[in-house]
Amino acid sequence: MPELPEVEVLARRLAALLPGRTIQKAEVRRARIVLPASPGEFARKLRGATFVQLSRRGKYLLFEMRAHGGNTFPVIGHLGMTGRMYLAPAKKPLPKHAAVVFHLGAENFVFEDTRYFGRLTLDTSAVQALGPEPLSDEFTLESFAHPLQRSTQPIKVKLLDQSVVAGVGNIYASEALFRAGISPQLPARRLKPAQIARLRNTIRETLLEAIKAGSTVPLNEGAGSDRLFYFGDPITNDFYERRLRVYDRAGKPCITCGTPVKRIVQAARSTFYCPHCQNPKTNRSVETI
DNA sequence: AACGCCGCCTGATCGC
DNA sequence: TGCGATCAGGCGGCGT
Repeated sequence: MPELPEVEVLARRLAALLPGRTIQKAEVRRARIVLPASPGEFARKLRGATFVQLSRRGKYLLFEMRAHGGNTFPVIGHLGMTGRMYLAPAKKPLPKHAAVVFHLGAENFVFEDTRYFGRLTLDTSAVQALGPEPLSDEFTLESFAHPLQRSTQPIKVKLLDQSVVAGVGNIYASEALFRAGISPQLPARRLKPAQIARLRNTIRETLLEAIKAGSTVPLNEGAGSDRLFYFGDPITNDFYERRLRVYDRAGKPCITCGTPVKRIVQAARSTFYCPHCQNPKTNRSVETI
């Protein structure tokens, strides 16, 4: 599922392709994707608009658009669980789950989303509610520690709270906790200062490595060459999985100590961890920092 | 007001 | 073989 690194790679790719291009027609094929606007409102607003710039905030894509009249306005994209965005030849038949299509002339910008959890919307409220950007200077020790110290939730669950830190999802939450040697079940407010500092570092490290790895994936060659986002592709899945140390590795040996990786369910989501390396009773790494 | 839980969606997988 | 049940999960909304 797309988290911050996957969205970052997509944003960079789209930033190289879209600025300067003008939407001749906006086609909304799934009304819920553009909520709270109606399909008609959304299509009218986007028709004749030009892409100015692309960026990312948390797991959101930010499209800066310029209307035909000259004023700029934002469009917010979210990939949900299964969203993809890419350019395809206009003559190519649209996929079954094409949710929104921008007709650009010889090419279409396609937002495809099998499960329709994604969004492409004029509403910026979700972005404004996000916490600090983990790879920026605003993700300070204090900004991270503050919400954790007030929370009784398990740290893994708290990491999924986008107001604590923006962009961490189910995969990288498990990965960052493994790297930090912290139990996912530890109540957030029980983390010691050294653990908070360590976790802040491993969140950054995990996300940065994933971006670096993602950017090495050939995005416009090989099978499914029209796709800009390759999650789910067997070739890159192999590539992707080899980066993951605990996620989806239940029963397999921990890469550090060999203990079988455990899978538990927290807040209705899978968590993977090493019961030895992430056990406060057996792991002394925090004390030795 | 932090927190738990539900609904939204489809496709893959599983059990009978 | 076929079909229904279950699972996957980001996030908004709602109730406590």
